[in-house]
Amino acid sequence: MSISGYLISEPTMSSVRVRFAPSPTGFFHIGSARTALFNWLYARHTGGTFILRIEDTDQARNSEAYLKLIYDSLTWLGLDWDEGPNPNGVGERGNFGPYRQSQRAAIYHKYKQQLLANGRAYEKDGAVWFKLLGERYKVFDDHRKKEVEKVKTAPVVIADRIRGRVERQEDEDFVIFRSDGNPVFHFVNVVDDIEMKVSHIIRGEDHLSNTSKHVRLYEGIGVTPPVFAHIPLILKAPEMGQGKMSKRDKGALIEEYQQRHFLPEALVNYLALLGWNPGDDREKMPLAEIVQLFDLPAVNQSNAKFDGRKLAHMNMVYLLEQPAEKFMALASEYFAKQPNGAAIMANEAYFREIMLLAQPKIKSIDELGAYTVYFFTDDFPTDPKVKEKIMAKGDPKARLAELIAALPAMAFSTDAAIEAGIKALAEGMGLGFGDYQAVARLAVSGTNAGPSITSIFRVLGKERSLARLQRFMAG
RNA sequence: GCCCCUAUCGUCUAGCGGCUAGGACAGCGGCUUCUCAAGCCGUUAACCCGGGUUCGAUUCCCGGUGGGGGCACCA
Repeated sequence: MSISGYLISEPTMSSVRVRFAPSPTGFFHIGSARTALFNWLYARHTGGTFILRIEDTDQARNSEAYLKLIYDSLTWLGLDWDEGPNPNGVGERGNFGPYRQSQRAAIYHKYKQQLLANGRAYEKDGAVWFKLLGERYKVFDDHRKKEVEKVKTAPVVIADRIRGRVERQEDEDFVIFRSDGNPVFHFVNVVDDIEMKVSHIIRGEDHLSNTSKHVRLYEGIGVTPPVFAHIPLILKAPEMGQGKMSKRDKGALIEEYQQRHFLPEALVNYLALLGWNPGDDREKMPLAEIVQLFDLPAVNQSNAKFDGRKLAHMNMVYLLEQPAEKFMALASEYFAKQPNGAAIMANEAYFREIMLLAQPKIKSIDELGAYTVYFFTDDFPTDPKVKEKIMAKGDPKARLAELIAALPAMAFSTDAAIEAGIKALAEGMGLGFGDYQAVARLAVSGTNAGPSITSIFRVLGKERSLARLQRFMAG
């Protein structure tokens, strides 16, 4: 039963059981997130069950910190799981546990014994090998530069929900238990999927070549394989080089977006569109709509390159529509982490006013600090390029002097009043509002980007504005 | 080297035998305007190549080429 409420197409609980099976050996990256998402979407779309299984058999590389990162990242993305360890890491839920492979040794041992007993496995060099059925012959392997024993077998036919029919030859016995007594990935993966009654295996295309091994394992154990669905991989952005995206690439880690206060719903929306589409031009969609429309056959077969700019755009679109209260919460969360955040947020009304002025202008929350500095300190930076440009046009010093002379008598209560004041001054001089705007903005904010100059003046107040104009005039 | 997957603008993609090949991001131009964004309008830009099949191929088939992945006592 879903705990997130997306039970759309199936009135009753379906038999679909999917799993996301990460190993806690590294940072949680974009590719993992999308695999998790597609599994989650399929579970919610069908009213099935989404299982989180932790593949932590690699003691050397495992870490509790990475384990926590898996829970936190999935939770942040909103991908809740029905079975698996609890999100806080304490205890677990579901009737097919334990959900951490490190605790399932007895189960693997049992299956190993079964294969040994029915002749589908044998021991050699201290390891346990899975035995293929067929005529044996020896051949020299160019790649591994040694002689290997091959087996003439019937080809494995994989009916893939995304790829269609895929045929592959599996012609070599392979290890299922290492000589150190530990089972290998292929084996535990298959055993767990059998034990957990997984109905659909949705995973990256990098596993497609492994699938023939897995199918043979299912056959050897005497179980019908589940449905496979191999999703395309996420490749590096063109400027990042070639190949599939790795944790080393810029923008590859979920943690980064979390730290930059991206909206998880924007990231999820973007990720859903990487390899899937609703069949029409819709792009920005509420999650419920994606859940409703998502299906396996609609998933693309070719790899997709990651585009951080489109993600940023998606984030902006979501940011734009956030209600004021939500935006304030995000802004507060962000500033709380900044070194001078407490001081910045000290005056609540002042802080709020500035944040809401910035909301429609920024692409992501982490731009807020730089975008609003000059509201919180007189010691703000000035963009030299912008300064050069503005000072080169017309006679900005003269305009500034006129503005300084006029300001004391100007009404400062509202944007409209300030606008009227500056316009009156401009008209008197036979000039336009724009002749004063640029230099005033530069003097008061150090840049050419920001809210309207009237809003800046009003929020800063007459005294502070005037002081900055004078300081700039002097400097 | 062997095996598998794949191929439409720079990028994400729509297309499922006949279309002026559509949308989005990015780019460019304009409108708006006090700047910067946003918004609106416009615009540059694609069917990898060669054979078939067909009255007709971006679409179906085959072969190349390009891209990706896999070939362990890693996961």
